[in-house]
Amino acid sequence: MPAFGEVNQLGGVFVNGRPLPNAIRLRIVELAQLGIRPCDISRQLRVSHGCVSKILARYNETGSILPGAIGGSKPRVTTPTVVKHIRTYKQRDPGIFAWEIRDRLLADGVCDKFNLPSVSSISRILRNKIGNLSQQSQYESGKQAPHPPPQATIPYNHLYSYPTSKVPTPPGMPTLPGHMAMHRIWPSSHSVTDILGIRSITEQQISDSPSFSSAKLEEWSAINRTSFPPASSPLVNGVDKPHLEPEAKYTQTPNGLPTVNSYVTAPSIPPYHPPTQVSPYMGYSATTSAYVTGPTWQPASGSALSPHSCDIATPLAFKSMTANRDAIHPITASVL
DNA sequence: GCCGTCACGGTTGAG
DNA sequence: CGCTCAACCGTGACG
Repeated sequence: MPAFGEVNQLGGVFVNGRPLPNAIRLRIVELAQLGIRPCDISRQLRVSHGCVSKILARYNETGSILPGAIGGSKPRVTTPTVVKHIRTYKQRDPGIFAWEIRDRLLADGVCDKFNLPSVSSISRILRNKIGNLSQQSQYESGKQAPHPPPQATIPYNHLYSYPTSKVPTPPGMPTLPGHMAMHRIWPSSHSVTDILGIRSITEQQISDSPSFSSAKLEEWSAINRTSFPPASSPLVNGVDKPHLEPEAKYTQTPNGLPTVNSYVTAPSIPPYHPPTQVSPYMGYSATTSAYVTGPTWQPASGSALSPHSCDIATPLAFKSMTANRDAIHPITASVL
């Protein structure tokens, strides 16, 4: 693990193997929506054009600026529940073919197209688990005891519908064009303040406003394998932690509390840094605006960016926003 | 000069 | 607890 970021050809700092900070990603999309050309965005934010292209392409496709889920393994489709059903089918009809079992799993709603085991998987189950019936109950009880999944199939469907379906439109949420969807997900996409506000907004919405949280969380958790299985604290496991990296990672408070300050490393807040480690993103992790208004780059047209390029986050603004999140909605509207 | 694409070297995290 | 491996990352180069 590199302790320090690297510098690309444009002078931008990046950490090899790690996603760009959400602030930068968001800025890329914002600038694109303002009509700035990708090549100019690339120069301005000092992000390779390949990366800009990728982020914009993804955004246009999925409506999300967030990076994909890194690491981990796909949950197995051969859950105990599935195995149990396969066994039942086999017991009822010993001559049943694997493909017939597959069809029945689908027909009976045990699986859907996203977590349906392959024929070869079913064959393997038949061979290894069903073939010796004396071992099944042992498997079942043993595997399920530690963390009994409330509904074995649901999390899989929930999670893995995302990569295969282009636009992760949650139920009840109308499919929107990319630029519209953006603002459904990110209540205000205008500044670092807004970016930072997302955390608190989401946190609070989860607890007190189902209508707002469901849509956003669905998408956020959907792209994160780490949210599986459903944890007692979906915020920490499914939304907050992965997407706050690397900012949160390097500015975590010593006691590990997910405080606002652990995320907000706005210029006027001295962020906590481990004594021996400095965030490679320190230069811009929470100061996108400084990035934007840096002295080395001037917009070619000299006009398009001015309205939004200087809204540097202040702790006060952020705090007040967390207390009164409704105040951000007009800002959102002004973007459109 | 711009942009889409891809090899590359890297990180991550479930199993 | 360390390993494996398949997912993802951004860069840089190519066409």
